[in-house]
Amino acid sequence: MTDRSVKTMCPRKKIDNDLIKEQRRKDILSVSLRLFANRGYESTSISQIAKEAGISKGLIYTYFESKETLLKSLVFDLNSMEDGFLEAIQDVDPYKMMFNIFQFYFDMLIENKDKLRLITALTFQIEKFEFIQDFASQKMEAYLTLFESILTKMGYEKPKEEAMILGVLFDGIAMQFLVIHNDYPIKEIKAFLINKYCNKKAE
Amino acid sequence: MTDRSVKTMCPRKKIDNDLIKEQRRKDILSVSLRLFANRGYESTSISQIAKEAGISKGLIYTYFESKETLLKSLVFDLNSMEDGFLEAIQDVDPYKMMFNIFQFYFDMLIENKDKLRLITALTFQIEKFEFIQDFASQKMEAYLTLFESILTKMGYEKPKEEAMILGVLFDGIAMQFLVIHNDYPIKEIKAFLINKYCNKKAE
Amino acid sequence: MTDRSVKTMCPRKKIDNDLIKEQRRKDILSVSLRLFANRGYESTSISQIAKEAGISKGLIYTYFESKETLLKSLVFDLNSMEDGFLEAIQDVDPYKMMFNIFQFYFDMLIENKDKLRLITALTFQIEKFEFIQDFASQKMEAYLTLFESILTKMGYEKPKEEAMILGVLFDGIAMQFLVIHNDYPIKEIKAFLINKYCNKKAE
Amino acid sequence: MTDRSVKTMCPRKKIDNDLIKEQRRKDILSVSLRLFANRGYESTSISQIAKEAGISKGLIYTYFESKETLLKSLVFDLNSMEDGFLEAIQDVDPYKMMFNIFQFYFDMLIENKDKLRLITALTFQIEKFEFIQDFASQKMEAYLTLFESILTKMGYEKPKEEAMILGVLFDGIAMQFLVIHNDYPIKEIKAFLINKYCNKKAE
DNA sequence: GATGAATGAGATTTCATTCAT
DNA sequence: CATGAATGAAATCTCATTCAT
Repeated sequence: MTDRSVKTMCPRKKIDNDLIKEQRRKDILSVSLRLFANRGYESTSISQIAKEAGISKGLIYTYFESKETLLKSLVFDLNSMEDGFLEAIQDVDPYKMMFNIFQFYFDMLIENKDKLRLITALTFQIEKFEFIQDFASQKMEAYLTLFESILTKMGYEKPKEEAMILGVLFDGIAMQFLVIHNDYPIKEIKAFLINKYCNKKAE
Repeated sequence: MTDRSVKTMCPRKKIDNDLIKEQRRKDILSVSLRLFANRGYESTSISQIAKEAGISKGLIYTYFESKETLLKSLVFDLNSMEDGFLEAIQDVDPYKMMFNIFQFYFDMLIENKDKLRLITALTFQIEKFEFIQDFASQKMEAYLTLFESILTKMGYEKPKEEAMILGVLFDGIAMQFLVIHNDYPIKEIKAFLINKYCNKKAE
Repeated sequence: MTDRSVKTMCPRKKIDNDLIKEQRRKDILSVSLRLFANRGYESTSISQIAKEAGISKGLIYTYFESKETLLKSLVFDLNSMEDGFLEAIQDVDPYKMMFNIFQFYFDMLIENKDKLRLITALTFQIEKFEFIQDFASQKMEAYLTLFESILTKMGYEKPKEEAMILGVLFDGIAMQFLVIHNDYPIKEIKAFLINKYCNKKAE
Repeated sequence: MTDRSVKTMCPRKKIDNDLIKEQRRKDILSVSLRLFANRGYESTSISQIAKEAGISKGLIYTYFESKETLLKSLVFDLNSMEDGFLEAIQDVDPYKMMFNIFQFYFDMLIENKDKLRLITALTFQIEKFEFIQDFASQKMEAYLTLFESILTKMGYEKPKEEAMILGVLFDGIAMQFLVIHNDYPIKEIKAFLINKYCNKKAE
């Protein structure tokens, strides 16, 4: 080991190389994400990705086995969107907890526009991308359970139904925001909902 | 059958022909809709449509200029989804009117699953199908105005914001219903919302 | 049916069309055979085949599902090489029968040079084209049984071993002839062997 | 290990280096041979060779100019297959000499399965590897001359024709053995032929 | 020397569209 | 009018070869 470092002179080289590789992988992912999200998966060619990433077509296949693998990497990397969610929202007060959820959700929405738009779009091709369906169903299930427990603590009469409505609201907001972009009054909606759901006296 | 071999002898033939043509046009549209909605526009080939419609590839091009024209015909035909909407919902009582809107919307949702799924999916390919965006924006604008006027009559404090929430709910329900299909508890949601929004005492 | 023939005017059209189609299929097969046999399967591209056949690349896929399907069509079409073999060689006299076999085999060799060269070449890529192996084994088995029965009738002492030698001779001749082509003294070899094996007094 | 970091200090290193290089060259050749022989030249990639040889793709190009050069090295290295042939078979008795030839040939066959299979396979791609043809023709010419002289000494009536038959037998055995592998009754064939050709009384 | 990231040419395959029949 | 053979552009993917490190 020691003599090897003499031969290669500087150990940073290898590390640098790995860093560059990791960076390139990320570049490809981010370019793909942008194009897939805005034009659609099928309407984006590997050539276009390569051109926008400033590399050759072939190189993409050094980092990803196939176009579909690239897509799956994007989709499943997105767990990161919800990293730390459960920790971030915990609170003994259900109103505070609901507030935290709204906070986290709207931030996540704004930060992950492209990822979410891609995933949502894929969800609609039900016969082609079944792996997305399962993925989405699981998520929703977990959310509904969480909502129901909080709404129960808040004393709602029909917590199950109210949880469903909350789920619908979240999806509706996501959908409108992802499609309408810049002109969408997301702040107003957020404020209105926080006022409606996170205020003890409101009930 | 035999008369088909003789050309333009009888005016009834012309009518028959027109009927046949119109029927064929509808066949192509309905097959396309089904395939586009479930597999995606790009993932559906003209060959597949022809095969499922029981006609030749070439014939599709006598009815539609191109694949994209066919798509646009589907999208713009769908005004029919809302035919008679304004007449159907009119009522002096805003609660009854809101009830009518819910009634109409949920019926429309169930009857036009494929159309709506297709349009929604296309909406996400914002750089590729810009014509859809404008189309959707206009619709939404009209709805919001309508909602606001009704909610104002009902005496809501913040009718503009509440209208927005209502719009979000409608889109959220559509989205979940279009993706989850059969298992989606659409009746329960409908009942719950009607109870919440169309009941004078509820307010 | 009758009126249809009026509409299309002439029933020969359809038949002609089928004939043309069949001819085109044969053209592609024969060009492929020539190129595969002389350059090798992997070294022959679909583009080359299309160019030599005077058609577009795409058209090949109207007639054959894939490059490998095209190859398999060539290989399995070749049963025709041995059509009528068993009928042609039958005779009560084993010497005459052996003579018939030589006759048939050498004729077949000369007429099917390309086909045989292709198949033999594929046989050597044992890890890649297993379907050829089975095919060849079955053939050989049948030949050996036939040889043995004839040689037994001729009164050979070790008919089983002699049959094996005969099989080796046939394969050896094929191999040299397929590779050396024009300069190969196939007639002399044929005459010599017929004299050796089909002459009652020789034994 | 440590001395590797110091350049050209001790002549032993140079020798070691040369040995390592020579060994690596042989490794590459043997891996290539195995892969080429079993999958075919075109179906084997440089990457596969590198991976199986445990080195990098690039390194192969310091030992061999190109993939084709590597192939040619394999083919022409194989003269070694016949090293010592002429010395080994010499004998005043033509029967003993013929026996020696059989002995040598069958041994060589068993020891050089892969090499022979590769060369034979290439021989069939006559338009692509012309250099093989010439190579093979020369070999065959030499063999025939040798056979003829021995058979003449043995007193055969038509030594030229018999020599040709012997050549055919050798090629036929090679072909069947190379393709059929393990189940091939090579020992029986060897014994039978030795009995037939190397026994004075047999004639 | 040794690596493997990077390239670019070319292979197979698909498919919207045209057009002769 | 109806067909589907035919085209050609473009998509995905492979791989021999190079070269910076």
